Amino acid sequence: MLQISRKGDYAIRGMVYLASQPVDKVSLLSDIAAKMEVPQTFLAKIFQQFNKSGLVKSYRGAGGGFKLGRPAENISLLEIVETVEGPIVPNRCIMAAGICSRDISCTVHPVWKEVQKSMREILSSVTLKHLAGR
Amino acid sequence: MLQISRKGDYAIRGMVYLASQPVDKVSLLSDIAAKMEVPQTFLAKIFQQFNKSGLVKSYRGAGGGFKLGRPAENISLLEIVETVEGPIVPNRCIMAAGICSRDISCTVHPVWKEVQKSMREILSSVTLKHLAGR
DNA sequence: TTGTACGGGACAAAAAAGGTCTTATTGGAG
DNA sequence: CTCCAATAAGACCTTTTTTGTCCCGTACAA
Ligand code: SF4
Ligand code: SF4
Repeated sequence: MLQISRKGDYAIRGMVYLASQPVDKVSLLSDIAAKMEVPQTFLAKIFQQFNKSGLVKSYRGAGGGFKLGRPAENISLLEIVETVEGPIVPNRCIMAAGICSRDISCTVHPVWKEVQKSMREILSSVTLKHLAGR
Repeated sequence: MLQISRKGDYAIRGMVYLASQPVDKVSLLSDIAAKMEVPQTFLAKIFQQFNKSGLVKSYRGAGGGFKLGRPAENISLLEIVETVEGPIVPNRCIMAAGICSRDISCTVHPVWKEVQKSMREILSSVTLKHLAGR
């Protein structure tokens, strides 16, 4: 449908929340989920991914929670989206050469490449710093 | 998944085929499907939509088939895609105000608006004339 | 050692994608 | 006027993806 999934949107919401907290503050998942209106168990899964990729750092046990893995200005929207949704590819044939047998001669192929480039440029130019409501 | 569906890609293939034929030539669905490597019955559905929207003109019975409903230079990729996939909306909240209750204060919302604008600009600037293999 | 909070995996309902099948309808040619 | 060619329309179907939930394990602090 050429549209981001809820997972992607929820992921961004969660990260924006963390970015809007005091630096190094550890936030409870339940707080993040409530404030950003995201199903908590779903967000848990998303943050597990982020923890593995290093985008967030998690702490278990009492007093545990999540905080950003890096300064907000070093985390782009593109990285968040691609971590949960996979690479931004507006059409199958952009993923890799040969996936569509027609790609070599196809006149439409370059257009999708341009769309991809443009999207990546926009998303990579926006960081959590920009998004954190002040 | 932020990706065009096969339906959308097939739709484009079919239209590019028509655009690369002599003007006013009526092409058989079976020929289009074979040449462009698209499941014929699926393409039939797509072209029915196009016929209703006026993007193609169909002729039934012996000697029937399809041709473009307008000159190739007046049909953009954007129009083709939006006819089969619906409006280009990179996130739900772009469809209409109020779909996401957070849209008014959301700092991410404007970014998706920009993504939408950029995609629509690229796709509307490409016409079937540009895509028809010479 | 107990309660809190995240980690990981299995599970599942609902929606969307990707087609197929059958039965009209229409129009041309004999 | 009758057959055949070709699209129209709609019902139907299967597979994949999305959108979550549940349960149990593990870590950690008081
Ligand atoms: S745009 Fe061209 S190359 Fe890409 S999937 Fe479609 S036909 Fe293949
Ligand atoms: S980007 Fe903001 S407004 Fe749009 S759906 Fe996400 S939270 Fe809502």
